[in-house]
Amino acid sequence: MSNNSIFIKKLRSSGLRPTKQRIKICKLLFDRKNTFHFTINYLNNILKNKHSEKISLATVYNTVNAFKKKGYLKEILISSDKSYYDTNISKHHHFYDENKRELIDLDDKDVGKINIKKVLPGKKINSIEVLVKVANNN
Amino acid sequence: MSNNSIFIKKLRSSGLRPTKQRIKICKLLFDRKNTFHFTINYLNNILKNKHSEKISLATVYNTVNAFKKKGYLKEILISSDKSYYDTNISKHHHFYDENKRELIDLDDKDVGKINIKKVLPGKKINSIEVLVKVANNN
DNA sequence: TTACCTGCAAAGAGTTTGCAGGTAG
DNA sequence: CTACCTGCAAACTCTTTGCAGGTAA
Repeated sequence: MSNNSIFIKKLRSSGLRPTKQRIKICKLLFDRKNTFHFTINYLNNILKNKHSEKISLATVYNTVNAFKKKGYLKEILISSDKSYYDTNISKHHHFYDENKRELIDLDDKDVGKINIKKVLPGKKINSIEVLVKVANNN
Repeated sequence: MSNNSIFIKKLRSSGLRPTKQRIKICKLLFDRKNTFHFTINYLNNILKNKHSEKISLATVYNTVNAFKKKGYLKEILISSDKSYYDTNISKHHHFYDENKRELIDLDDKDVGKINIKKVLPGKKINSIEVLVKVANNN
């Protein structure tokens, strides 16, 4: 597949060896049009079920951590008992559907300008993240 | 202390028996002017060090969970590896100081109106939370 | 060949739970 | 007295780590 070479370059350019496992995870995470939100466990289940070879859970953790460190993934905070990751690394926000327990991307342009009126002396703002919790209407 | 009777009422009115341990935790959490942000471990250390009798860690967990369920505490999401709690249960937001690893309240009035331009069919917005990450200026 | 990576199992952190004894109502 | 609560230890979940064998360059 020609896709593989893209991921091999991506990995190599950031100092990560393009191993079978990493390429497979790359394809699963990045070879798609829409954002992918996942937990380690969910990712591991997909790898286990939909693909022939299985990858050790420790390797999945290590790879996701490596990708996070390289900036290929973003960690999202919605729940304190699990880590959620997002393949969309651009500046954006989230809906969290409390019924489906599912994340939905919310583009930065779909949120009006946020004006923080309080200033903390000696501090600069690094990021502003909005989490909109939603639930069924009835 | 006359304060105790307030907490005894508070506990009793929500169906929680006013035990020594719960009253002590109440006083520590709610008998103060400013918001208190804490992790279970931090709370437990204060109970252990600044107070004579020690409360079992399990009881601290159980009590904090009970208070959360009753709406006396709010859980805040800033880190996936620990749970942070807030005694300020009003609608408000947070700064997170990445150097000090510390939370600072951000009043709702200090954040301009947030306009969510995307609508999810069949869903209503339950809450909008803003997390502003800050760091030292230099 | 050498440095890095994988897989497994063990260890670690944070949190929950089962149960016996204790306490509030 | 009865239902509920506490404290302890064990269990559980998620995540990281040590190490031996394997693989990329």
